Amino acid sequence: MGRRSCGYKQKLRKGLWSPDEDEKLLRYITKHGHGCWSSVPKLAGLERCGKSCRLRWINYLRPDLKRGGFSSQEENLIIQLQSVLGNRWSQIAARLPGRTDNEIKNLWNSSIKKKLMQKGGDPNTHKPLSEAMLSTSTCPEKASRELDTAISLNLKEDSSKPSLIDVSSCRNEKGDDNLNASKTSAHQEFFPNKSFPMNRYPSIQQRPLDSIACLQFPVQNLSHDQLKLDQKGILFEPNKEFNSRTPVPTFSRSFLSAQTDNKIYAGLPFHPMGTFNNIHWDSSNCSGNKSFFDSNVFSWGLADGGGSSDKTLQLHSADAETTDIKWS
DNA sequence: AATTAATACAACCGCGTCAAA
DNA sequence: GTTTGACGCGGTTGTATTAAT
Repeated sequence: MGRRSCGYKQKLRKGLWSPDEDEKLLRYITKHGHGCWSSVPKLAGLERCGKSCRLRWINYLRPDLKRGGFSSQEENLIIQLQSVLGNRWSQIAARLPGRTDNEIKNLWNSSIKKKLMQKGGDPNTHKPLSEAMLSTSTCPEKASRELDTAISLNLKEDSSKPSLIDVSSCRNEKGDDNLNASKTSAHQEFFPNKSFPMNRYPSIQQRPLDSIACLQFPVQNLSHDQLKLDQKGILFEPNKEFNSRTPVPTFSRSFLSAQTDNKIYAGLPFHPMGTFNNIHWDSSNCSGNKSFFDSNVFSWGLADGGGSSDKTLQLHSADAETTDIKWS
């Protein structure tokens, strides 16, 4: 039996909201707050379902909404975030104050997607179309899934140790977790800072990259050139685009950028073979924020849980202190 | 001026998750 | 442990507006 849509019991209004309805909802929520959404329509005198009221409030009536078109900075930020987070519009919206997930999703589908395609890029992979087609030719489903495997790590600003606020990973169509598969396929390789011989890296055509870790550094006064990403001692330049001749092809989707909210975002891929990525930074000029990055390097990777099914991601700081992160 | 196509925006729908019963 | 209802999310559809013919 299929799930009944909202408002099936009574004949409730659907479609566009009238100014009168907006007024009723606005007045009610301003005075009482929304509380339980399912009771809002009745209390506000509306013939709508709670779901519809919630949507109208979030997407249109909320006082903190920013009206008007998107700036080019906002568009660029959306493109960048989408490349890391995929179509997680609510997470993207959380980084754009005053914008809603619906608004961003609409912008993406109606405008940004087309712009990217006009420039010869693939909006799904953020790569040149020719390269994207090459990667999908061997496994057509993979490209569509690729962006669905991002991990978002947020480091607590007030913590003395790197720790986690939020980790989310997404599922493929079967509900499997790609990271889990990665972990079990190479769990014997998961040791912090372990070096792999270069020939262990698959070629770029095989494109083993299944996921990206996005680290958000709430570090003020830290510039690009103070934060360097490396792997096995190789330094990475921010925003560098890698190609098939790049010695370490797994970094084709890394990016590093400073955003307007005094945070630095570093997106690095997780290698399914279990490589570890290191981040070095120069904190000598950071005022007041040294505490949560006491040591100037940490690495992260998938933890070897002895083959257990527990999905754990571990952050390793240089002093070998480990922070466990679990995701559903 | 009328019609059609394209675009932008708003809202709906179905599903997953979570918590309470 | 199971069921149920509320909520939130992302995909999709509907509608209004604008541009082109």
